[in-house]
Amino acid sequence: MRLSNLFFTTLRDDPADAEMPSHRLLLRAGYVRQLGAGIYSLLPLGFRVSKRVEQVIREELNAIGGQEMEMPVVHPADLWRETGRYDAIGPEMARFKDRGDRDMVLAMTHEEVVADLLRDIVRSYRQLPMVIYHFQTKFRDEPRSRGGLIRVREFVMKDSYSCDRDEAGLDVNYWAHHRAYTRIFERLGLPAIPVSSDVGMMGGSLAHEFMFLNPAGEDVLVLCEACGYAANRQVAPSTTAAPGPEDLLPMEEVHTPDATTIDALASFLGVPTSRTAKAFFVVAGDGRFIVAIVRGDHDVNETKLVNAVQAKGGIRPAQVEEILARGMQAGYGSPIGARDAVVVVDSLVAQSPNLVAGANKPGYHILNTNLGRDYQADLVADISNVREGDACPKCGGPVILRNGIEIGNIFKLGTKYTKALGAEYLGEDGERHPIVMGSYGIGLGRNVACIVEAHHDEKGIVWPAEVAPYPAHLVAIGANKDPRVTEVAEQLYAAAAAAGDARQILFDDRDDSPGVKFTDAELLGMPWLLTVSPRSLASGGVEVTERATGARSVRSIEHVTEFLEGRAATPA
RNA sequence: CGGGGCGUGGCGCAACGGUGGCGCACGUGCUUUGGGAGCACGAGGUUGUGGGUCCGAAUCCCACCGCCCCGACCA
Repeated sequence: MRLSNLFFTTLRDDPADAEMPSHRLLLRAGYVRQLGAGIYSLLPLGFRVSKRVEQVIREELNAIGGQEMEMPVVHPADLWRETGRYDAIGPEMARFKDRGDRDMVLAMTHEEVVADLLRDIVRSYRQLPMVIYHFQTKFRDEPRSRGGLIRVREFVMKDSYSCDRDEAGLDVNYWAHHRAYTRIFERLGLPAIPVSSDVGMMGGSLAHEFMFLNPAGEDVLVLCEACGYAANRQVAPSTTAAPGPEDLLPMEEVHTPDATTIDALASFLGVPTSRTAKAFFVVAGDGRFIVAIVRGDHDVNETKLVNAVQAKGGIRPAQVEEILARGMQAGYGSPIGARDAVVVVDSLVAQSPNLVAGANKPGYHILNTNLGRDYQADLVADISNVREGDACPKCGGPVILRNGIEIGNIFKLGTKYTKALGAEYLGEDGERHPIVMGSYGIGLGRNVACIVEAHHDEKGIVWPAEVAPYPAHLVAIGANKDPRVTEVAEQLYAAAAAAGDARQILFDDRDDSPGVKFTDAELLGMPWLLTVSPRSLASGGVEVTERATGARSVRSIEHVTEFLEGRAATPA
């Protein structure tokens, strides 16, 4: 591709809205353009990268027996009503009516369609197991997009679905995907950490997320450097040791003016925060009022809380009036005297005697409160966040917390969707059984962005060879001084073009100064820069620069041609 | 949805009550070709939209729209 003809432009200045390196560089180098909040076009360069990422995924999924297909973006709402998700999912699903006034949705994912196909096609156990996948656009009307391509509303995702006779079969496919993902991210140049994760809206019994560590990541990971333990904080068990037994002391109300925070309370009373209890008020989507109690030195993990109370439709913070109506007082709250509220007590609180808790009246707390004696719990569960330095649940060593971006996930769905839609097969035993499903996703654009996050320097992008839009970037310098420059450059370009689309290279044939060409070449980030100039010709051929290292050498035209034609791994 | 910020040419910015400029990019010509070249000429804006205040609004006020950041939310 000749740069004089490529649909792109580079920007000298950073776009004001781009903060993450990947966002900044992909915009500046002309790979993507934004159309609206969380909606992007892929320009030819970006599209080529995306296609290369797609090909890596395709190869690895084919290698575990995946069959590629394609499912629609627009679905009849009735299909989603059958699984209950039409009502369960909120405004993030885009809904509209077609001309016949039928309710339609834009696909957020494709479990329903898969299960619908299964009930249509699968009759016998002999047709199982199998894995199908596709690359398809999803639309999720996220409340907030962010970070360039990291979190968008419209995106292409590879999603695969395993279909098995039983749990044992699902287990096999689940781990086959786990291994395939490991290979995919390795080939993409993405250091990925598989972590145990929450099953979220997908439902299911087991899930892993493949995480790319990045400060902009929206998930917090609990990692143990000693033993390799890795989990999303949403599922990492809290391990804080319970204090030793103590005699239960009598409750005593104390005046604690302006002590509306745990820190203020602890310093006012001169006690450690671990001797206090914190009340957290939320309302579940089903209307239940929940008061969650954790120790003052901990925070509530909302995902754990949602799971503990099985809150359909999630939770939202409670309003002050709602808290008062239940006999409690924000800032001085506790379950003591609470009414019409589901009391959820963190396991650690249940084991910590004589805690300071709110008196449910302004300016007062109560010393020596104890679960069971002074208030009752509807539920005792681990609902608190793991903290940096807490004991690893596996080996006991200190854990660290890191932010991560989810670049892939795998879910054991089980029979949730196939049961709802009646996707069954006739088993060897002559009985009907629901098909057992797994679902596995990788977002293409997010992966492209993460590759840039992992592979760039101050000058621009540094594509790993596996995903670079073109293997090399050819620059001709000083053509006016020596006609052989153009001649040789054209010869190299033609040799690459003749070797097929995958070998095609970028050729900067623009009438620009050397500085512009070199700067753009570095910004665009092809693995190899090939410079033809009077100087290079005088020293024997073509100057070859490796983008990643900056290492330069001069190689013969013949040698470089071997690379361009795919007969040598590198031109260096 | 809460908090904050920003909307001025393709990009980055200035002008902050008195007829909208600058840099880069863009077009033409000449010069220039190993690190974002030089000179000359030129094109490009109903200052996000609507209302209001004022003799006069890019500028002040209100509403709306859009975008970004933090939070809420989130396979």
